[in-house]
Amino acid sequence: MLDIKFIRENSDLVKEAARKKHLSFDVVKLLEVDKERLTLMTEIEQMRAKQNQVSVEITKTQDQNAKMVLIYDMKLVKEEMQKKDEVLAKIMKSWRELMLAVPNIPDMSVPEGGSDKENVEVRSWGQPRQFTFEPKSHIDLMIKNDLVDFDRGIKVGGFRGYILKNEGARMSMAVWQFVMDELTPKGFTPMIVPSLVRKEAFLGTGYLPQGEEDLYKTQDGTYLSGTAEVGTMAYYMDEVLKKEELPKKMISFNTCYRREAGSHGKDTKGLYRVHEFNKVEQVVLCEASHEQSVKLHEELTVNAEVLLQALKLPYHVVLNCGGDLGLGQVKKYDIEAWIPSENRYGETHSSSYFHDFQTRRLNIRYKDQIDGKLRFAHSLNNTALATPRLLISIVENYQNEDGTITVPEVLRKYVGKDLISR
RNA sequence: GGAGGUGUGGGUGAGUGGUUGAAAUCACCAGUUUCGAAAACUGGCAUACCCGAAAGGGUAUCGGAGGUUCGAAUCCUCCCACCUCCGCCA
Repeated sequence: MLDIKFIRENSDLVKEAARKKHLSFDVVKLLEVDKERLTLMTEIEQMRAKQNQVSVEITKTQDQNAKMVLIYDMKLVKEEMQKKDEVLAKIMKSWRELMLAVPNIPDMSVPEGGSDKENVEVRSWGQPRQFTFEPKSHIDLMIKNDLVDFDRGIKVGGFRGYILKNEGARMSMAVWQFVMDELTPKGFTPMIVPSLVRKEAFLGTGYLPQGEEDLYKTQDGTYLSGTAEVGTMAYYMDEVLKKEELPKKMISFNTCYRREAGSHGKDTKGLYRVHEFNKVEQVVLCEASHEQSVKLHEELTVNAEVLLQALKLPYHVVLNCGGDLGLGQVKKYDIEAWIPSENRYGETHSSSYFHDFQTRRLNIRYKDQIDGKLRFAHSLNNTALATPRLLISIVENYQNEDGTITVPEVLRKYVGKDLISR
């Protein structure tokens, strides 16, 4: 959500943001509704002021007749006010809906483009391995080594189901441990947050109302989150933080659920696109400064890169174009790790910042000691590591000609062996 | 699942229909005092929106949403959270 005052004064920026993000949003309509809202609010407030004033008079009036006259007058005022209130309620509903749909302003550096095809590579690390044999896909490799069972996964869990086994399970847990060990010394607080989360948190982070169809909803009105960002951001919902404690850095683990509603035919085989997976997410709240946001955004991105470098997985970083940005995102990098069997990079990380878009919705503020004012914090997040998707890159890049898989050096102490062979 | 209770400002907590945005107190901030500090004393101390150049004025907010009333923290309905007891269960 943006400040309505900002929108009033910068409607051209909002209009431009919608264009760049390829969203249809009618800012003129919002401003019209806003004007109606203000006019009506002023009228109602004036009537209420009158009512409050007469209310005091009524208590002071000793003469019963005079009192009855005042009460009768106020009865009329009340009726008129009720009519106006009804109209205002309708206007407010429409105003709120529009406000929730206002896109955040993308950064100047965000390239033009409609979809991920137009994202721009900003750097790459490592050389894709030159195989002396035809590399197998993660599906073949993992089935051969009994690291995954898709048939029973589907029997148990339905479409896109999978069950990790043996070192498939061990390697998943290994990377979670590895990430926690790497990032905790960098000032991140490790957390395990709920996946089952209340609606407010989804509205606050911007996943609702627009993304309803991508979420699993329970009969209790709660939703299953597709990222720990939701539960972690909601941790500080409606709170006032101290400026000294910023930035707050967290790495949260949880199980993520995604309906993948818009991608039924896509990536139906393997572990690339699944309904249920596990992820460690970096989430940061910082003071309301663009410079801080930018600095931390780069930092979060590099944190993830360092992890991939430690795993010796080739990757590149792409700057997402306008059309590939979410409603609230100002700027986003995707990190994509190399997938040998497909001869392409596949998205494993997504790093973005939001300015106060989320914190305004979630009401997360801090007190600035200098001027004593309350300000909405800025928020950012980036994947640290997601499994099983990252296992694709690991097993494919570390495969040997005989179908065995070498365990990445940094994971050996967690997995308990150097080579997966079965 | 059943029965009962509670929800007031940063904390504790008073307030059961009328100048109550809300007593008191603690915390906090500023000042007086002091070499400095403590203590004491004095003063200040909510947020959002609207009007206004400002000073200032107005409206709303006592878990949330509705309702009754000229008027609601106070009465009614629904919802949420927490607590206690019983039942059930890991």
